[in-house]
Amino acid sequence: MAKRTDVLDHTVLGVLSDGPLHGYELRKRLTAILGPFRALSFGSLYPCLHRLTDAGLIEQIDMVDRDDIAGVATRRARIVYALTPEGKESFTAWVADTGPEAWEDEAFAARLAFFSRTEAAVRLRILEGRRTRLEERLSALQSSIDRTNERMDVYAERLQRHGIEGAEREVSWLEELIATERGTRAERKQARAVRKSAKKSARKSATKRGKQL
Amino acid sequence: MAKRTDVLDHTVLGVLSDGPLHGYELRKRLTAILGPFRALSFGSLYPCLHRLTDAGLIEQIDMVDRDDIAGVATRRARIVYALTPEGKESFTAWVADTGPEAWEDEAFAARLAFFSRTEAAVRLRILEGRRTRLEERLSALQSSIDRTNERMDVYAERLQRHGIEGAEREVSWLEELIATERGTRAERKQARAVRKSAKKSARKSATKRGKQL
DNA sequence: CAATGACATATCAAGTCGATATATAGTTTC
DNA sequence: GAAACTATATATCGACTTGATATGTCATTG
Repeated sequence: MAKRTDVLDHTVLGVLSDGPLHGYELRKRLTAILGPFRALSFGSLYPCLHRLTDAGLIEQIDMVDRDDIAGVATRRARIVYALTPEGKESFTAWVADTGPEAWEDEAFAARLAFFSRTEAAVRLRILEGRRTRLEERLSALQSSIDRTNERMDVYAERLQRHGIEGAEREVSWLEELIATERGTRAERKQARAVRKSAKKSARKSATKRGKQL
Repeated sequence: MAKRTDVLDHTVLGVLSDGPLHGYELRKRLTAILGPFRALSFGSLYPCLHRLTDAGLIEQIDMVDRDDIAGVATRRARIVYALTPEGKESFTAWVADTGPEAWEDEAFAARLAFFSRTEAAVRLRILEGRRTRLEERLSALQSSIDRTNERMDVYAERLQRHGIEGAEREVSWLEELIATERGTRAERKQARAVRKSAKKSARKSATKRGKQL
């Protein structure tokens, strides 16, 4: 199945699960979330809102004395949307899904945006699936170079090498994330054990925040 | 002006300037060139070929005893396209254009593919324009972080930092390219001078080919 | 108070993708 | 040797996206 609009639709549901919002404000948050992976125009957003409304996953809510929703002054009459129970359910199910579709660029970025409210086991599965996907891509890149290594243009070669290095960087970033994730779990387990046996729980390392440049 | 199809159109013209080709083979080369930046489907390519034909920039050529064009065995009847003089001219003009539109992702990647046949001065202008564009993007990313630095989600923060590091890497890659470009020019000039004054020309460094992993 | 500009919803033409249809030539398999 | 399969090749369709544009509201400012 997996419709083309799945990622956008569920990202909208996810953002709305923090509370009702109107389209304009919604777009700001969506751009921040999906930004580097996808531009989001109003021509995509408004049809998406209508689509979700038709599907019964969101609904327009009355604006009677609720002018504090987006936190900014009310300009023109805004249409505020809220999740329905069905929408809530649909989002929850999507977040819990760790199938191959969740490793793709957009879907992965979207899920990452909701990671804080995602179960630890699910996080780990998604992270590892993503790594697998990237490794596949990397070896595809590598073998495509091997196949065409005869007289290669200097600039094209530079570009290809640059692309491969980017993919490698992507993988090692993911590995850091995975290590942190495992570390956190290990620390928790250890902390629990320590708490059980004694009083002092030594939480080392924590978040490193390696600020470079 | 700058239509949406400009990059695709001129890339097609550029590939065809190496000799006549049919659609299927054309797509392979286009995918190799634009690959990382854009997927190219037949649903885009064939309309593009019709568009260029209508504009008089390419034309279908007869296949009378020309079965060696794509280098592979002839399967089904293929439609082979060749540049017209107008097409040649259009491509030449596009390559020489170093305006702001040439710094964008797709346009830059496409131009890079034809860099070997691009004048050195034009190459340098494009490279430097591209660096400017990336630096703009980088500072936009940076300031967007500064604006929203209040209570930021851990994962979102990691993703943002990753994005910034990617942009930084992009810039330094470009700077390497620019340095090489300048180095080549300097070396040439030096070599010319040496040739004039004496016999021996010392060409150091050349292409390093740093093969990592 | 008119102009300007930020906010906000909406639509459209042009173009893109992924799937699918159609066709043909070579390759394998029985 | 013919049926089945695979690779090549052109083409089109529906669903979707983008960038431009239209339209309207409200607040500020000269």
